[in-house]
Amino acid sequence: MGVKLSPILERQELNPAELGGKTLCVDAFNTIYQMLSSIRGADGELLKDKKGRVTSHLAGLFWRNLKLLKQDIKIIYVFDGKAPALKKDTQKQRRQRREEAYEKWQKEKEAGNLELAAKYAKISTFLTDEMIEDAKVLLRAMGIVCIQALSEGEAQAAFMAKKHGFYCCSQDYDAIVFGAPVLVRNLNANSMYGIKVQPEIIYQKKVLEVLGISSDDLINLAILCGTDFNPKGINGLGAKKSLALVKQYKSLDEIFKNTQYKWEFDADYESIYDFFKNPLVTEDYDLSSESFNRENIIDVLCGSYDFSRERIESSLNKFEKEKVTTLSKWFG
DNA sequence: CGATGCTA
DNA sequence: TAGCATCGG
Repeated sequence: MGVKLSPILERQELNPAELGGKTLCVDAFNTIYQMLSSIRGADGELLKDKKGRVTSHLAGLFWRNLKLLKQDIKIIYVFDGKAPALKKDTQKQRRQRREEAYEKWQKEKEAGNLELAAKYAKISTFLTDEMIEDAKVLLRAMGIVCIQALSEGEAQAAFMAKKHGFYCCSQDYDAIVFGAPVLVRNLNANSMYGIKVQPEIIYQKKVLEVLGISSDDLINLAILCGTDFNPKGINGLGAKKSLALVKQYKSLDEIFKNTQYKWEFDADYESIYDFFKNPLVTEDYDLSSESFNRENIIDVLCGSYDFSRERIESSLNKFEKEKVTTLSKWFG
């Protein structure tokens, strides 16, 4: 969500060191998808083990989480459950886009046009059950909690964030609309191609204050600008006009009755509003973690997925040497 | 993406 | 050794 919404959301620059001691609720699908999209060879091919299982996301998760754990950040990955029926259209469109991109990728690869091939390869990214299960095995070996959402992971993450004071972490803005108090974005400040992407932190309270709206208005605003359930938003409406409308009218119903703007999606807007207002979440989750297990991690990555023992062990050694512990921060 | 290697 | 290139699995 959020191309249109993005420019009006108040945010602050974040120094990741400020997250020490905090717990991050990470949207697992969002993270894994991005890793699968970007961790690829020159021709766009994913990293794979000898058995042909995809390992790109395992590489990404290992080094990303090691970096966060080193800074004494606690991490919880929240996995999507069953996609809501409201999302069916969006999913169908995304699948079609992926399949088209896959064909173009293969075609450009055969033609020897690697750069274009890699571009289409990224777009063709999809997650399989096996990738998800393999990710959980690694995360658990790293002592990271994995939570299974009933429906949208963002909704579950926002619920837990409210309840326990966790921060949500995702590139999408959904968590803020679901009511997460704090959203962290661009935590991975990569400086690829010279463009430094600054980590940022978004406080829901601050967003509402600056825009002068309620959390219910924010749901309406998001729907007008476009969500996963109505991807392109409303024709003719950008962030500014949408904001004016949610301030002038109290419901989407009134907006569509009193203005020329048209609702052009299969899913109806009341259902989308309800989904954000009262999302399907579970209170039956277990936050206890297994401990970070060096031998277990090496077993999983090197024993099972053919990662280089040398690289993994050297990273683990560096991690153990550099880890910021709560104790040393208090006394050292 | 993030680590590692290479170059000036 | 900083900055770019390219491995990695």
